[in-house]
Order: sequence, then structure tokens, then C-alpha cells
Amino acid sequence: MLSKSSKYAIKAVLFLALNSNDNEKVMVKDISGPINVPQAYIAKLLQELSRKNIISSSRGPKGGFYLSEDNRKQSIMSIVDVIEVEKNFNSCMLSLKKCDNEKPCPLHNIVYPYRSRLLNRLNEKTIENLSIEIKSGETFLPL
Amino acid sequence: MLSKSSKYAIKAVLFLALNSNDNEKVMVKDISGPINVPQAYIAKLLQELSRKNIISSSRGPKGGFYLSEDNRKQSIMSIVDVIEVEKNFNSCMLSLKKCDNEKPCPLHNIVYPYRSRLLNRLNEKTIENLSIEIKSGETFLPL
DNA sequence: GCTAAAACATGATAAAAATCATATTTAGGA
DNA sequence: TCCTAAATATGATTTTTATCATGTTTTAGC
Repeated sequence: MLSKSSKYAIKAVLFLALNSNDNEKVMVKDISGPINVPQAYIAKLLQELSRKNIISSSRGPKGGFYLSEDNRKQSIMSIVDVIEVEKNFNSCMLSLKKCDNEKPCPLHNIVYPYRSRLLNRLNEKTIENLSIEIKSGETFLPL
Repeated sequence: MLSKSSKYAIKAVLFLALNSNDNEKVMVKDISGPINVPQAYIAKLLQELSRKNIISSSRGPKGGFYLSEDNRKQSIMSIVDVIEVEKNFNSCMLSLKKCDNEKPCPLHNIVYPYRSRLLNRLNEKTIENLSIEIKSGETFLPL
């Protein structure tokens, strides 16, 4: 469904949503442990997210990663868009060139309705939305 | 969503559904071209499907792969189950151990309803169902 | 039974994804 | 201004997935 990288990235961003703000930054070594992802690997992903302005960072002592208010307004899908190499989340399940509602592949009618709705929800749900749900105890991000 | 292997396998099986029966078998070299998959690779997948009784085969001259009536009654999901190595189609989108309706991860409530319904449909749709739809012109398997 | 045509089995190579390692740049504090 | 702590950049290694190559077994037809 998603690559490991995307899953790692989402977990890391949600962790930052819960544990950082403009003046409380978190270092990679304090992220990798809790979310259970190799440090060097999540570092690379975080740098990529930072470069694309999904998250924020500052260097040097007292530096680290964090989420600004603006960052929090972005959708969950925007994280995936940055990390995922193959953008096939919304493409034909059989990878056929010509597959749409006009000329549906044999799986199109089964898959398409669910996937497009799922995609919509991932596009409208913001990082903030999810972090509020975690804080309120509706959902859980086990660490 | 699915590995290339699974997509290849589904295409090959549907091709067999349309172009074979107990006394009309198809050789790998006549499958790989139309479905556009390297011959040696699809051969391997077909052998695996045959071993697990998803499709049928016979060796020697006049041999080849084909679908029996019984084969056709199997679900699309059964193809995926044989080929896919990671059985994470129905597992947590963040790969969390503990994630269910009781203790949902932050994505669970978004993803779960759609995915479980999709899974149901892939489990109930048979190879035969899909091949009938192709024959009737409802759906298309471009070759 | 011989021969040839097919699937079957096994392993080697290539490409992609994940992981690790290391050097460079930036910035805070003495 | 110098030292140190952090992100950043780059590339090497490992693991997984996809692809290729080659030899073995089965079976129909002569």
C-alpha cells in the first residue's frame, strides 16, 4: 500500500506534531527511538521533508526538527507525495495505460470507488487534525 | 498497492480465462507477448500459481497452461495471496502491531472502512466473474 | 523406446528500496 | 572568534524484488 519510507515519514511527522513547536525542537536521535526507525534512515527522510517544507528545521546547537503552525495545516497526503517515488497511489491496479471510467480494466470498477474516496480523505485530513485526535484519545500512536 | 508480480499474475490468469479451457492450452511464449511481461518471469509466476492449484498445466507437446472450471471459481484475491510475499494488504497502514477498531492508529479510521470493503469484493469476485465482464464488453483487458 | 516440445526447478544477475557511514555546513554559547 | 552540537549532503552497502539463463523432467506422437 505504502512504502516503508512513507510510513516512517508519517509516523515521524505525527511525532513532531505531538512533541514540538516553534521553540521546542526535537533532534533526530530523539525521534528515531520512539518511532522505532533507524536513525540514519529517518534523518534522510526528515531532511527531504524539510527541504520540501513539510516540516521545519534549524541547525546547530539547540537545533532540531519541528512543526510550525503552517506545517500543521498540510494534508497527510502531502507527506506521501514527497516521499513516495512511484506515484501510483491513484493509478490503475493492473498498471494499464488506458484505464478509466470510460474504458475500465477488469478491476477498475471494484477498486476505483474505494480508492478515490480514500484519496480524498487523505487529502483533506491535515496533520493538525490527526494530532488533535491523538491528544484527545480518539486514536493512538503507540511509542 | 500491489507488487508487479501480483499484477502480472492477475493479467496472466485473466488472459487464460479468455483464451484457454481443458482442451485448449496456452504456452508461456504465447502469454508473455500479449500481456507484455517478460517470458521467463511470467513462466515462474505461472508455475507458482499452478503448484498452488490456482491454474492448471500439462507438460510435454500439446501442453501448456489453462483454467479448469474449478480454477475459474476461485477469487481474485486467491491469486494475490499466492504471489504476494508481504501479506500486508489488510494490515495497519502504519504497520503498527496494535491497531484495530479498539485501539485505532491515526489512519485506521480513515483507511479501514474502505480497505475492508475492497478486500471483501476482491474475495467474492471470481476469475469467472471478471472474464464474463470482459467478454460482455463491460470491462477491458487491452492486449 | 526415441525425439522433441512443453512445463518445472534452480540459481545467477540486475534494479530498486532500505539501511548505514562519513564528511560538510550552520549556528549557539563561552 | 572558536568550539561544539546540530542538520545537511553525498555516497556506499545491504536487502528485497524483478529479471534472466540454463539444465531437468514429463509426455505426445512417431
